[in-house]
Amino acid sequence: MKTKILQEDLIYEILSAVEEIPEGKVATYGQIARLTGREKNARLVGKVLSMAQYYGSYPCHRVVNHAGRLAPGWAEQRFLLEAEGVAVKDNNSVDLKKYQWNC
DNA sequence: GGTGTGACTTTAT
DNA sequence: GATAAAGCCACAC
Repeated sequence: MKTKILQEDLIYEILSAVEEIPEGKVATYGQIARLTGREKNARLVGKVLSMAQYYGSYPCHRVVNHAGRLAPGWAEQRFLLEAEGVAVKDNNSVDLKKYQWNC
């Protein structure tokens, strides 16, 4: 992490937390938000995370919502998760019980 | 500098 | 189990 493309520390922390998610695991937005220091920032994480790709290449595909559902309108996320060994259901959701990141 | 907005979460019905 | 509503906060425009 040397290239400081981000001007906002919040985004930087969010992306850092996302990068800590091990392969084959997923984390919820709320969890990321909690790691960043704000439990209520879950919505921010989602929005900011979407832009995260614009800021740089981050494994935002490992982040899902509390129901384990993937981002709507983002079919590629499913493919990326499956590539890491995460079983994605037909309804674009994952088993949080098995794949949720143990923080 | 104010407004709209969202890839969420939780609680309540 | 599903649906509804409220809360929440920083980013983009």
